[in-house]
Amino acid sequence: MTGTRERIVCTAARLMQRQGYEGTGIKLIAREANATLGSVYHYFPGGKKELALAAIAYSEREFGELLETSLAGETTPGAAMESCARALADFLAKDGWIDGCPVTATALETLGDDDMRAACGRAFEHWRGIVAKALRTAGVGETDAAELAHTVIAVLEGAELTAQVARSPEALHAAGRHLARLLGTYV
Amino acid sequence: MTGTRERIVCTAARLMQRQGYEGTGIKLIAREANATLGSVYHYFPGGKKELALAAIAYSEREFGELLETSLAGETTPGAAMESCARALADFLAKDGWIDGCPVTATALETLGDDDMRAACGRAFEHWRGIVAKALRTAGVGETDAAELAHTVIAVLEGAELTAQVARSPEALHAAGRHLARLLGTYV
DNA sequence: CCTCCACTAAAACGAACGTTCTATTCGGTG
DNA sequence: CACCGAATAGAACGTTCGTTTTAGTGGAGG
Repeated sequence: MTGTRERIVCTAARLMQRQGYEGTGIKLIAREANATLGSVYHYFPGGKKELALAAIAYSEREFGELLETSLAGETTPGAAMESCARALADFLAKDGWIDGCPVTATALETLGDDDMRAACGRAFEHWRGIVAKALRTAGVGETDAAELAHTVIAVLEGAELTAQVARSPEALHAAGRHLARLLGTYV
Repeated sequence: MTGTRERIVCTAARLMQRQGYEGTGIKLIAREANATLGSVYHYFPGGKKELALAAIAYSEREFGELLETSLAGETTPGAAMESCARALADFLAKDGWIDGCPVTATALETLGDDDMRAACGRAFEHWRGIVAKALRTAGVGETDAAELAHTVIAVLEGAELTAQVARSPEALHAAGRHLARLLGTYV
């Protein structure tokens, strides 16, 4: 069986992407992860915040890999972003539109906490870096690539959010199509 | 002086856009609004949820007016969205990047509550309707307009979020520029 | 065999939550 | 003046929160 610590982090990420940071209790995380409160505080002496930071880092890696996979599987960044949006739509539909992006869900509640805000910021920055690099290798100039990366991540996050609220993939499909079109005007 | 009820709703919206739904306590809302707990429960017998629904409706109207103003002040929808993004960036910078969109902040925490999710969904739909109508009057076809409206709202929401987290207007400026470019390929 | 340490387990704490309750104030109407 | 409902005020309730504390387990090393 996979380690207890990993199970706790994974469960925390899953719950936080459904109900945010404040809405997710430590006791619930422990119960859902088949761990005890003692185990949680053993692995995360810093308490809820340390666990949340680990969950954010975990999710950062996870979505980063989806981005890389999408980019590796298509010939142009535009097509890659379209397939990425489709993957997100499928993922959301699979579990009834409740499992979204934990970074987004957490970010808005914790803007007052500098550590948390910084961790979420790093996640977004990491993802933008992946997109920007792919755009540069596709021939887009340095400045344009960095700027486009901002919009790519923003529209994916925004579309995921509105798709969740509407319980419909429309927003993500539109986002994918328009990203492909927009990026197409640069390469 | 403006009415107590209105002051409570406005304060609730302001606090919810900073710390979300779960993170904002009813007692804090009362204190910040210079009202008492008794007054809050007098005007909102349904408790926190009824107040939150009123706050969402309030914010829906507020951002809707910003959209209409932007569209009325520019000749093309693309330019309007660019100026709208700029307005959002100025608004965010004004108070230290903490006052974002309460609908976005609330939506992700309350996906499990059908009333709340529906209220947030209505807000997004309302805003999309405004954008779609402007696009149609600018000559964009019915289907394209509806689809573009999805992306316009998604990218504005996403860019506002990432701008808040990064404490920088970059994401919103990029969003405005790219929206203008994207919409420019349709009209 | 004993000890140490990583880990599990659960009880208990104070604080804060949303809510309910009782009292009081106040302006208008009989 | 008496009275009533709207509105204000805040104490108090039960619950849940994050955290701390204490106790117990099981396996590896001297």
